[in-house]
Amino acid sequence: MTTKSPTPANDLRPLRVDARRNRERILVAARDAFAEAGRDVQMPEIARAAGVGVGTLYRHFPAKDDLVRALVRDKVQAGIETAREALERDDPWEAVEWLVHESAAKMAVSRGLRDAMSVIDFGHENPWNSDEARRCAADLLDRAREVSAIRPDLTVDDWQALMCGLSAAIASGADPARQADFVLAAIRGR
Amino acid sequence: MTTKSPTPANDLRPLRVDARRNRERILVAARDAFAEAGRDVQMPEIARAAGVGVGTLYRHFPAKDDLVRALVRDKVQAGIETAREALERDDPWEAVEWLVHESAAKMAVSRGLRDAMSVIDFGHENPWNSDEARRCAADLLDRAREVSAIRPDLTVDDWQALMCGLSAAIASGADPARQADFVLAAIRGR
DNA sequence: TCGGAAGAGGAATTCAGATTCCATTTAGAA
DNA sequence: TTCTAAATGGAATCTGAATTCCTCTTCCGA
Repeated sequence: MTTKSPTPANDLRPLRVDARRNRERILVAARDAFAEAGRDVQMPEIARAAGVGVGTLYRHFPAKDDLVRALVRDKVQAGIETAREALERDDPWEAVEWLVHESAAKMAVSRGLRDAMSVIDFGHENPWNSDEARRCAADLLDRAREVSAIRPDLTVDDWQALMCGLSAAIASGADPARQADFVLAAIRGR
Repeated sequence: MTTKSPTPANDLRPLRVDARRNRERILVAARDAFAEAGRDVQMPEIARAAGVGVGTLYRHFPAKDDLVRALVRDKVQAGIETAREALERDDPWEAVEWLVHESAAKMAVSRGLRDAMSVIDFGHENPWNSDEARRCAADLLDRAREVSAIRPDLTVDDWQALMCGLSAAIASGADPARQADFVLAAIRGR
């Protein structure tokens, strides 16, 4: 019995062009702001950076948390893509090496990413726990394990915890490449 | 010309007994509260737990930050003592092993300690950077290095970053002992 | 080119904490 | 015991963000 009504409850109509444009601007501004200052940038600040009023910001993201979530989703997606890129390498260990270093470099550059890695602040909704992300990590580890490049007992959970630790170490000011090497030494097989 | 005056500017007179008692209670209550919930316990909450009014809490610690700092100081002190305890062992590598595992176990149990390890939130005043703490770590590492138990190039800064990472990994829910082993594998010599 | 629904803006409000203030109580010196 | 500076408690205030609300503007289908 769902007939055309003035304001359908389940409205999927595409955004008006100005709305789409603003949404995009907000996301970009927010990404940059979070990269620099992490979770505690203020909403009015983000709105200003996006050249938009707070009202508009809140129209697109009803609460700060929604915005944060959207950004984290992007970070996770980017992480998955980086992992896929790593998987293109022939040598399984090289793939791992490259991914760890690449990730460390990205963490060094974005406080937002580091925050996104601190699972703590998400209650127990680890955003990196999507099937997709875990499968990617599993592929990488399986391949490396097969050639004994890594400890035989290394799990995806281990991997995630190590990445989380890596981001904290980098946040504390340590050299990213060096910390990446420590992680690699920790998981190296043999 | 400093004669006895009713209210000397630089008053070092000992606290009244009730004041000393309350200060102690506050510290204990705060330690427990922080252990459980980290930085974001509320002042009135701490006061209640200590069986004291907020006013009293603020008399002893003029700002929340002062209280946090006092607690962190204690954590650092405790950390130093644990390191000293480790140094009592004859075998340099065993000392390192023990310290890493012991630290991990403590981190697992106190959110307050984990927070204290996240140097991020202290601007750039790393509370673990006291001469005393660094010297302790240096002793431990030097001894281990002498017998080639650890990488020859491992620095105190590396050590601190690794500990910081360890705390984050544990905060993310990983098994403390297992993460400790990763750290040990990362720094192991040969 | 018009009408009205969707979107924008930003001052005003809300809210959750930290912090202050002061009337009252207490330790401890004389 | 007496007296007063020190200490206490907790309601009231202040603060700094998030979020709402309402008026004005803009898109876009007819």
